[in-house]
Amino acid sequence: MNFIEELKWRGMLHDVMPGTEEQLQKEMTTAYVGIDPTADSLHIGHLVSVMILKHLQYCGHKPLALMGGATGMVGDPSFKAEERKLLSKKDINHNVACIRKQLEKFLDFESGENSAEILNNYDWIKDYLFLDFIRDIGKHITINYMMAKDSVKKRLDTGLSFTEFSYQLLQGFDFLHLYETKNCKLQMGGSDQWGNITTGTELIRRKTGGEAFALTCPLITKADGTKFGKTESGNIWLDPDKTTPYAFYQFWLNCSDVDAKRYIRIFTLLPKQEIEELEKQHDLEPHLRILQKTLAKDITIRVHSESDYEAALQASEILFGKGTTDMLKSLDEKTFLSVFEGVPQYRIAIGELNQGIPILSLLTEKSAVFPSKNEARRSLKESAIMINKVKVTEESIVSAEQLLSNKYILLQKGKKNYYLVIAE
RNA sequence: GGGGGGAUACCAGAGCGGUCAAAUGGGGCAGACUGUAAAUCUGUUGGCGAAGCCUUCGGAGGUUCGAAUCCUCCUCCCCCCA
Repeated sequence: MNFIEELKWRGMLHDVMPGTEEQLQKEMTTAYVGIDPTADSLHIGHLVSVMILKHLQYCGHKPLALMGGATGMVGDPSFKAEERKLLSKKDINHNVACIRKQLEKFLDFESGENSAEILNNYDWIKDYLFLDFIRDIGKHITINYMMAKDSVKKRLDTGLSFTEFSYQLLQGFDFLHLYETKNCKLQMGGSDQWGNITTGTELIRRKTGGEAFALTCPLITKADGTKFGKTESGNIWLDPDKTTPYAFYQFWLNCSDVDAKRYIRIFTLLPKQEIEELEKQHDLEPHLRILQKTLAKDITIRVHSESDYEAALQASEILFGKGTTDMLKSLDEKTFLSVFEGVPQYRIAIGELNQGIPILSLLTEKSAVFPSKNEARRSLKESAIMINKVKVTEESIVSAEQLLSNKYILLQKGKKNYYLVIAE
């Protein structure tokens, strides 16, 4: 399988340095992407890089994931409006350890010659002397060259510190180091990384006379122009503690048609023919959302698990299908809890419930569904509030009779917001 | 150093003595439609309440029956000239 061709039809190829394809055809090639450990979990934005590595490995080459334990301490200025705040060593180490675990799920570390590897640039940068750096590395690259980069130019008006300015050189040094120690000849990344990557290939050429290559993929966008990978509630993380498998599944399911066609190519490993077939079906019956469902299923299973997917699917059917009180009642406690895992929970005393709690009080004082009674009143008037899937009015009193499994009350605000009240 | 303009609710931005809890737009939330989409339309968007009351217009004072609006001082932002 041809790696470049594979990326091309998947819409994952933005720019590639001349000679890269020849290099890949010539021999098994080691290539890497860098991942900045800015948080203790990957989010779906990172998934693109991971998928590139995965395809690379599929095509018989050797993928390296480089954790930016050192570069993460500096901060990449590329196309960012403002200087980033620096992370502490301790945070970064923690983040690196967490992300490492996640990466291990995606790549094959036991495939012999082309086994994946995870490296941390802190390991070779931490003891490298500044003096050596400016003599051995800095000597080969001119300021003029560095300043000509778009990523730097854009920041000259607003200012960027020497720290951030140095970033590309540090990243270039990584590439050089991997070239020399791992025979790594290709660096890949998002299109915003082109400048940083080419500093690396340039450094390799000038310092060793060797040849290295660059390949970038387009930044993932959304058809409506908003930022990919974010919802109102923030990033979509791979860590199930940060983003529940249910929310994760829902994110993909809710993609627009245009986006789904692109995402299914990027984020699944389905072959071209199968994807085209799915698209055909989708266009015939768009309301069935075959693309979104396939996409969401595939990614959820790979990132989480088959059973997480089943649970998310079941939850979705109950929450968005024609869920009724009877359906809720029919669930056993374990299933019920798994459906509403990750939904905000509030605990109240069973005694209070026996006396009956006015709905207004339940929504504000007993829980944090609304910050004020006025807001709660408003929503009640708009009949946006449901208890156990039944609409309620401002006068409603909630009592123990409404408990599901003798323990739970399901509050709902609008179509999508659920809250669980637990009586104990 | 000199001169000028400004700070209003989540954001932008009107208001320039009472009728201002504060126009309008964006955003948010909800409803209708739909495919849990997009677009569109509708309602709503300080707090407590039945009426009504309470706290808000950078901060602190003052004038007035009454201040987002006038005066004084303070803090911060922007522009022009040197």
